[in-house]
Amino acid sequence: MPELPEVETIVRQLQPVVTGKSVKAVSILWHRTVTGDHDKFKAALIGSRLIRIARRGKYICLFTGTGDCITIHLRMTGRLKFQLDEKEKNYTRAVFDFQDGSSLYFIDVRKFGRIMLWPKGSPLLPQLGPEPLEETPVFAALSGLTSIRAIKTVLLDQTVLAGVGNIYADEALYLAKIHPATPAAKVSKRKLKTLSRFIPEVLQSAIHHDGTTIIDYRSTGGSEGRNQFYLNVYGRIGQPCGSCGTEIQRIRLNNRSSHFCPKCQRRQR
DNA sequence: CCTTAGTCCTGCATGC
DNA sequence: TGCATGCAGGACTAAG
Repeated sequence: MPELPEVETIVRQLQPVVTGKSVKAVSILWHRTVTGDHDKFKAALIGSRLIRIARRGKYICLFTGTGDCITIHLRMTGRLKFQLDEKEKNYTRAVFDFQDGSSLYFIDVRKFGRIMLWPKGSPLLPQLGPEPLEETPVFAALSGLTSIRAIKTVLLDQTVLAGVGNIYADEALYLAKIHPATPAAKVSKRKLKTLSRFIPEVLQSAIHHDGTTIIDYRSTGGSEGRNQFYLNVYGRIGQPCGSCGTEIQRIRLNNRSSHFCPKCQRRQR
């Protein structure tokens, strides 16, 4: 599932290819893929030039020359590609045709991905917390917490930090030796500091490896990431912890799976 | 304020 | 082989 590093990888690949293209036509093949009024969506895009592409949290942001913004959230199985594989043809949900004859395809097996228009002047993604790629803003976001929610749940809350998902939350908690069910307010300042250092580290490292491919994630070029070979806990249930050899366990927290080492990440009382 | 359950979706693994 | 079941999960919503 694409989280921040996977989205960042896609944006970096799209940046030189998509910038400057003018939209000739837009096809919406699955109606719910585009949130809001389809006519307004098409009217804003058709005839406009894409002048900038950026990432915010797990969102891809495409800015038009007229000041509008299109955000794309890939959710679990979304892909953005200029070439379609045979298998992807049945799962294409939206197509952007450009004046130069090229087309950008939004492919999404499970139809959870969402594309929406943010008209010029409207605040963009106002609900999102700070970017988690540097220690200082991460520590600022985490150290002020008085919440009794599990620290893992807090890390997945996009209003606290924008872009951390299940894989990297588990990985950062492992490196910081914090049990995922620990109430956020009970994590010591010292451990929060450590966690604030590891969150940017696991994300930057994953970007360096072009993201993590478990099953579905593919970059715009169609290639898989390599970060799955560097994971310590995610998807490693029953395998030995690289530090102490204890079997990695999985628990369910707020209906999501959390992977951790029961010895290295002791539950606090 | 917080949690849980349900919703959206389909492919794939599992079990009988 | 075939059919039913459960699981994966990001963001959102309703109910308690």
